[in-house]
Amino acid sequence: MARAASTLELRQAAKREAILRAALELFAERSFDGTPMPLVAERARVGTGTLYRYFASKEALGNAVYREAKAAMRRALVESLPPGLAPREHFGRLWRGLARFTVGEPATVRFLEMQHHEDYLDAESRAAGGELMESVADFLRGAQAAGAVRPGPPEELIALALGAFVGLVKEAANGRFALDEAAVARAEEAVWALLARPPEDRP
Amino acid sequence: MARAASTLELRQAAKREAILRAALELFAERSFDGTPMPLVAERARVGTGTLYRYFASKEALGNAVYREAKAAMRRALVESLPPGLAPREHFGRLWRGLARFTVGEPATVRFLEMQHHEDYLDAESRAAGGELMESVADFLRGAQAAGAVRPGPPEELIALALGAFVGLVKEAANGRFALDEAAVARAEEAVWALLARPPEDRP
Amino acid sequence: MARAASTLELRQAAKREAILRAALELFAERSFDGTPMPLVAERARVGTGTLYRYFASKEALGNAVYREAKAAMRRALVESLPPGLAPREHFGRLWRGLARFTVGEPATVRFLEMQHHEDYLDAESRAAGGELMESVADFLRGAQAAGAVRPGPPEELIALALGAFVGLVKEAANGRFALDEAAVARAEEAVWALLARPPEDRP
Amino acid sequence: MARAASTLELRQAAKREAILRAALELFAERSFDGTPMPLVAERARVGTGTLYRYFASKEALGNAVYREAKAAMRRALVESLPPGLAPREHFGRLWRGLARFTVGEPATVRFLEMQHHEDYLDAESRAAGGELMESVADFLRGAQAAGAVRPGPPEELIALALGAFVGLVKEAANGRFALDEAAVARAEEAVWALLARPPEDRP
DNA sequence: GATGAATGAGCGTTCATTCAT
DNA sequence: AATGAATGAACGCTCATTCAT
Repeated sequence: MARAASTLELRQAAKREAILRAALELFAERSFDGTPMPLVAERARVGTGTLYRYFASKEALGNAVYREAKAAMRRALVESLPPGLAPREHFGRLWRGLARFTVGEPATVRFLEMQHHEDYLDAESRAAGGELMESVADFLRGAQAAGAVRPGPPEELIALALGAFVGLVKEAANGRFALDEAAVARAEEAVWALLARPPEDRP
Repeated sequence: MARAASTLELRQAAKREAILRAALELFAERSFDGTPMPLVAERARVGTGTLYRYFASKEALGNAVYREAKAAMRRALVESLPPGLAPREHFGRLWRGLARFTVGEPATVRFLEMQHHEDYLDAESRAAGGELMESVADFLRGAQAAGAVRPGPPEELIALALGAFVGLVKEAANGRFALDEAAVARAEEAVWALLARPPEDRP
Repeated sequence: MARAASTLELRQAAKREAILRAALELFAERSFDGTPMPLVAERARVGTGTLYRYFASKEALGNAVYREAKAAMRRALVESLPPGLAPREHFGRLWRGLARFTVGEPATVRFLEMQHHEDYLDAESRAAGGELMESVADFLRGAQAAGAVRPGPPEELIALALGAFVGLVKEAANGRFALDEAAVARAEEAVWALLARPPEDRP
Repeated sequence: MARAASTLELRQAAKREAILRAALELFAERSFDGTPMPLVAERARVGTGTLYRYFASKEALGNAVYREAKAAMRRALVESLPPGLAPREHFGRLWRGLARFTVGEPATVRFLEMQHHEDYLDAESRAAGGELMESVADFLRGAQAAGAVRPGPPEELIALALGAFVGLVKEAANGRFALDEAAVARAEEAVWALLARPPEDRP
């Protein structure tokens, strides 16, 4: 049985969270390269040296932020998914879960969308999020077998659909249009059309 | 009658090109912030000081790279577009033009996809490429009027479709799958379904 | 009641002093423009980066050095001045105070004599030392009213007398002659003759 | 017998003069360290490389400017001096010659007043102007023998008197007062009092 | 002889990281 | 365990000097 966490351990966990949160926000706002460690410390309300008690280096902090972000996104999507849904509804839950997550955690989404994670990500981080990808791919394979989704490598379909979502969010952030519920719903329809097996192919 | 370019002018133009090329590649590989000017100089095979004879600052170089990239992309897409095409074929040309350009100029596409351009772009650069966006929006409006494309703000549709393309390219670059002609063709079909007016809405 | 200064605060104050001292000496030896910041750091026995923890920029350091120098000179002159002195003795105290200060702090005097302070001084620094000038001008006005000093704008007389002092110090520094007590005394007599109301004008 | 100067030699002499003039003005305005060679070239209307055909280095140019400036000042003072003048009038000619030269050639005077010539002057330049100093010292010795000038090392008196002049010019340049003819005349009286043998010492 | 494009050493400054307190 | 003062390598950029034209 797990030993109860001591007060100290709790305080340390909270401090670790504060650092991760500060880093996530700043990396999302100003990029990884553009964020000095002392600024992370200030936002997290800890001393600069303290950062290095929790993370071995800026790179290690970047990796931890990345993995946390991936995990948070996975949780958000998985939670919205009761088992046994029809493909269209399964997709709808994923899409709306993504939208809800984006509204609630814009920094996380913005951070994950960013390029140049490769510069500092290690192999383990790169693998992170793979299981979400895999579970979505499984869903797609099932839906393809059921004739609900167009044929082709599921990875390609995921890339297209997720890319469409990211494009929507990015342009909305640029102020080109508002990301309100109606827009999210319109986009859901459109992206489902991208995924769905074309009617003319159906028997 | 235009004076013939002197040897010096030719060499200077070539040097300017070499610098822009080197900067584009490095910015695409390592991001703007992550690329030291001396590295640009080395890749362009010029002295560090020489960079500053052609571009007033790193920021100015970044803006020039961005504008060149936008212009190159516009040229690639516009060239593939004879007038008077049917919507499906018009879209097909754009999509395949984009794919061809991506294969031929991966650094340019990767660079343009990147975030955090805002940190160094000036107003003129920000406006660059707007006309391409506008002409695609015009195409979509026409196609919507003709009943070929689903209703809704064209900017949202562009964001979704272009996002899908970017997602495809990005994941292909991550090695998840190959971006061969078949994949491009499959994706073209899928994204056209995203854009097209759903059959069930048609009279 | 003032809190006692901690060890750290004392060390920091000492470090700040060391930087100001090193900068003063180097600026006096080689001019502001001619002194690289790493050289200041080396002379002050701190790392280059440490300079920027105490002064925001080279310009800020230059201003601080200037203001300290002006203040030190003012202190040296004011201290030598009990109130109620006769004009001749008042001048003598100023002159000998200046001489003593020059011998004790040659770098400070040499630095203040330098040109091209304007290039980096801010408005506040420019104003520094004005009160010393003003108090000497007041003394001269009083002495003129008492018939002890020749008529004319006090600023001109100050410029001449202080210029004479500076000329003396500069040529002595060039090795043309020694600035011993006898020379200072001879010069005091001569410069008083410059200031004093000519005997033939006296009733 | 000297060969007549060829057209080329004349053009070169003119170019040399233009460079020296440009350098003098810029060094006076912005200091030696603060003046880039390309700026000298631009002001002299020659190519940057051309500077190095006339002067081996920036340092060599600085030395040449300095020597020219010293020589110009010597010429201005010597020309105002017919032989056989009484001490008071001899001094008056020197003083007014200095004032006239300052008005006509402010850049030269400002340049010569500047500190930190030592950083680049060679031995020969340092010696330049010594003969003027020597001739003034001779005048003073004669005037001392005649009982017109106060006793003491002539070098000290020169340092005081010249320093007073420089102080006057410097403060006038700072805008503290105008350097008009009346001010110059007042200062002449005052500085003569500095030099003159005090009346009470006279038999 | 004259040029100015090219160079790289060296500038002022920042920031990831260390370590004495 | 926590801190933040201290550091120096590395940044963007300048400029004295060279050399192909």
